[in-house]
Amino acid sequence: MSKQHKPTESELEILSILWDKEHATVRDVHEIVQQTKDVGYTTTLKLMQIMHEKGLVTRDASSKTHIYTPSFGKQAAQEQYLGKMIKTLFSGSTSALVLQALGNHQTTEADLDAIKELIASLENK
Amino acid sequence: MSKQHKPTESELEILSILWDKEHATVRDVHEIVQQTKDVGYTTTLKLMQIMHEKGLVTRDASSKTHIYTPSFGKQAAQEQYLGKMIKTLFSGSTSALVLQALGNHQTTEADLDAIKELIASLENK
DNA sequence: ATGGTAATACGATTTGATTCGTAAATCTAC
DNA sequence: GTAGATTTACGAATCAAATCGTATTACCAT
Repeated sequence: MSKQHKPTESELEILSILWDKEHATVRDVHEIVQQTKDVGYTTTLKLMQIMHEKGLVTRDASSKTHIYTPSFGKQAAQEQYLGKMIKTLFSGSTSALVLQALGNHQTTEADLDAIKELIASLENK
Repeated sequence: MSKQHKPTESELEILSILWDKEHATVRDVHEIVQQTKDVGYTTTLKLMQIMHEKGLVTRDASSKTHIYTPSFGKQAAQEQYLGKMIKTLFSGSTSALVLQALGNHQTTEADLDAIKELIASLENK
């Protein structure tokens, strides 16, 4: 997510779809967007065109129906948003965020095991 | 954060300041905002007036200089944003977020201890 | 009580996001 | 190759956020 342009709410929704599918056409994306929001096809198209201008996605325009691909991974976005959230809402404290997350959202036994394992490996350094 | 109006980026910045100080005047807030952004006093004033209209803050207007107070706590906002982020960026997986947070941001030994303790108490139920 | 200072109120402008209508281009099937 | 359908391109309208200028109001010191 090296880019200067931060995705908007709607753009993030589209990015999520693209991350899920690796790459997709406007129609592919629109079909999924429509399950949630009631917007026209050209609206989705325009959004994706703007995202292309901003560099949020790349596209293959060799055939008539263009194919869009996100220009950075989900992981990069997670990292960016998480970092910002820790900074602005949790006063820079990662552990405060983790405690809040674990305390208020349910997790399975396996989830907790995975977290314990990571902690152990962090402590071993 | 029971409200229907979600704070915007700038509003969140102001809320952070108010959470820090419990309550504050426009000038108090503006002085801090100015350390980051170069905006005029009336801009900050207007923003806080709008936040008042939206119900994001309450204010004591008994003296000329109004005193603003956030109408919900930092914790409520943390909870709301965290939940949304887990849902939209982490496919609903709390543990994915926790792993990402712990993996990419540094934490102290004491932080990890606190987290381990919480996990232990979660497992005891 | 008057002049100066600081605050609020209000409205206008700018900017960006979102939405969609319409036109042009391209493809497909016959 | 022509009709119909699908896609992209473009531009305009709408809406909300953010910014600031100006006017008004309240306060304070003298």
